[in-house]
Amino acid sequence: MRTISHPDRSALRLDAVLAALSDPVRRSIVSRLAERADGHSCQTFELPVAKSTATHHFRVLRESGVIRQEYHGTSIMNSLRAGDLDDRFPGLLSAVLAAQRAESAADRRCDGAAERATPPSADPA
Amino acid sequence: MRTISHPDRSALRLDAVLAALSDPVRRSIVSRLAERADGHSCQTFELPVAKSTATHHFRVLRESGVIRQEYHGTSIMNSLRAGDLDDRFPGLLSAVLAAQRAESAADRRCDGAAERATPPSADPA
DNA sequence: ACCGTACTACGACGATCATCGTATGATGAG
DNA sequence: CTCATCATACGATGATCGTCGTAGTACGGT
Repeated sequence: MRTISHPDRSALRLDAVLAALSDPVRRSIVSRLAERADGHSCQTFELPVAKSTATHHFRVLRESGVIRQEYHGTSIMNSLRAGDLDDRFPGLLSAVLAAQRAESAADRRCDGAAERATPPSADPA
Repeated sequence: MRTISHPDRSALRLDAVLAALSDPVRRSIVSRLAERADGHSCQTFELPVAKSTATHHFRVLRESGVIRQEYHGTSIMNSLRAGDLDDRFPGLLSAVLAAQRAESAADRRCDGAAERATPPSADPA
């Protein structure tokens, strides 16, 4: 059985957590992990990067203590360490998740508005 | 009169804000700015980096929308854009600030405990 | 035993970042 | 006007990061 090492709850570093959450790909992973609490294999995330890059991002998230990874056969169950994070940094994770949702929504509105506002022949390039 | 450009409140990007806050030097600036609401010149921060590096950090904070900078004679008044940030990303700034305080406190406790636990002749080197 | 699947390890690459020293611009004081 | 002060601009440098492809490991199914 393969086991993976995780930082202890008390070893979580704000530096590492913020750095982990500052990447959009990783934030997208975290967002999707927050939507449904049960674990997900790395496969179920359709990320816009190569497989090895995805592995890298999952590792950064795990080593910073944001997610937990456990083997289930050949695949890995990923889950958010929401409790541990909220214990050490209360409100931080939920604030980031909320901000992420807010920004996505705003961007979608903005894109739509921009499209509607674009003159018929306009090509910004 | 020199003026400095700031991103509009609606132009704040979560990516940029989190990246700005993921650096310890910048987080230390933000923390001290949050303690006392009135503006401070860059000088009053005794940062462990060279002057040009400090300028760089202030710029990152300004361009990401975390702080506001305004000239007052030759010096610059720095202030936190707490309102704008809280409008776009509610609770994010305060969560980061609280986390920063919590971690600093925990680290101080930890260091003290480590020192007390160090054997009399121990020299880690 | 064999093969396919799920993920990792490793090395490489270009990009970005934090850092610095020095030179420069702007402002207020003498 | 001249000078000191505050901050910036401009390279330069070493470190880290995100990305990738390829090769490898572990596990389950046939």
